[in-house]
Amino acid sequence: MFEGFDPPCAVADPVFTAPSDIFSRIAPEDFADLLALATVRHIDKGEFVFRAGDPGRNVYFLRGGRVKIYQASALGREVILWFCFPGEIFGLTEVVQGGGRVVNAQSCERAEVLCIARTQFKDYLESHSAVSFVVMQALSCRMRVLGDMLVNLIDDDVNSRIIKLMLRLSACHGSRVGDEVHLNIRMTHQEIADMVGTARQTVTKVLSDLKQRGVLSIENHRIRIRSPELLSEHSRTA
Amino acid sequence: MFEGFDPPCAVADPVFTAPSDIFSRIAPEDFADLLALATVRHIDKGEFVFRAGDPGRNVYFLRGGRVKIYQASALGREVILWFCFPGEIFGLTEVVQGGGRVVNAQSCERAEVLCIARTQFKDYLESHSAVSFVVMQALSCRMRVLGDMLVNLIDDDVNSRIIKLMLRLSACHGSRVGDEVHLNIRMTHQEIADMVGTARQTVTKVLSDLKQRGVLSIENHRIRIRSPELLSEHSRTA
DNA sequence: AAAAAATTGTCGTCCAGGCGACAATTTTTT
DNA sequence: AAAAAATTGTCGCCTGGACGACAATTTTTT
Repeated sequence: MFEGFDPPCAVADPVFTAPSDIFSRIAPEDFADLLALATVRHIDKGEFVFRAGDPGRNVYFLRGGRVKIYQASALGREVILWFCFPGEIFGLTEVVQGGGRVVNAQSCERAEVLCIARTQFKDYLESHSAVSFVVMQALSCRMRVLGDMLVNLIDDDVNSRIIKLMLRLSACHGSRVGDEVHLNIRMTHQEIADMVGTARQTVTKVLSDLKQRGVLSIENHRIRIRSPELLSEHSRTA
Repeated sequence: MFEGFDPPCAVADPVFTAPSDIFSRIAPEDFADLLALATVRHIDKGEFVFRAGDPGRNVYFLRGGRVKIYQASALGREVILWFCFPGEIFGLTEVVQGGGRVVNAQSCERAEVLCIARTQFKDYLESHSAVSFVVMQALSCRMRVLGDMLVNLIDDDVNSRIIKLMLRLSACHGSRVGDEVHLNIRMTHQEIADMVGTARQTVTKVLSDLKQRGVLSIENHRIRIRSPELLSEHSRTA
């Protein structure tokens, strides 16, 4: 057990690594044991898996769809910490930590989640130390991303922040089409704004500008990057 | 094992909870086993425990002193993610994740650390699942703090950010003296600036202003908060 | 297909706060 | 104790980008 100390996400730049797909990283028998504890729940678009303030009795695994994890700020702004994609665990922090939920988990499209009671999950981890380790990796991975977002926020102007966001997302959720990289995530300008901490209008402006310059195009809310190299050249801090 | 699902830090506001003191949360025998694996190392003020780019073969526990964990931005700015205090673990993320260090760990004052090879620590965790859980709690705790910092950064003006920083720090590292709370951390304006993502001059200005208004005083780099309640009233987003 | 709702595009105004430039003070080194 | 280095205090200028206000377009609902 506990073999394999390799980087969990096979991406060029480890900095852009996203929280990893747990399912693909644990042994089939461990997965089977996990499934045995789980209840399946379907979540409609826009529905919440949980909200800030809820007690937080469960841990979730996403099987399909996309879930937005965000914190609501005092002024009503949404700060999106990350998107969860299939295979990822979420709602872990509060469960491990105790206390109520501090973030909101809202689905962006119809989603399916595995739902496991925290006490059961705790016992499960105790008897599956390899999974414990994978979970730690996932947590670490997210910490890195948060740290990175923090640095971005402090260091970069809006233009660079948006560009880096796209590069980061494309590392895990982009597909190459010739020279181009297509992001297969539908995002509104507002959502992008909430991820980089800026105003919606500014996102519109920056994006139009990048389109103008031929660095990217947008096809029904899906961003297509002409060339990642070219794109990254347009950020102030390469 | 794995009992106790209570909040790890006994603080009024869980949001201001800092990464927890591991030592105090594990059983004495687990601690003894840990010690057996460790090498003690002394770090002078200003010296690095590790730097970004280093391979990252060890996990560290701080026994005494204070260590600053920060990321250097592209423009040479330091972004301080957190301070480590005695009892805390650090350098875990990269070790769990694989790949080199992404952050710098520099001691702020003479420090003593326990140093454990990652492979040994991995094995140790496997056979001490209670500790695994505590480590997860510590990671979760830090994630919360980072998430919080992110929201602060996006939502609050500099004045509120500084105030919230002080309140956050005072929750774990302040001592009550009558009505006052004294922060027992020596910090320069530059360090504060690096923690809230602003310019040093702005910190000077904000702090002078708060002194003027009698909300706090500073005694050789140590901040004394006249009254936390009063202080928090001076932030825009209460 | 029409109506309602959400998203995108475009301007112009305005100000928080970054940053350079020093001077004054405090701390550290020699 | 003197010199060097670090930290704090103060100003003023200048700009990135927030935000309000609409219009245009696209998507969703009925």
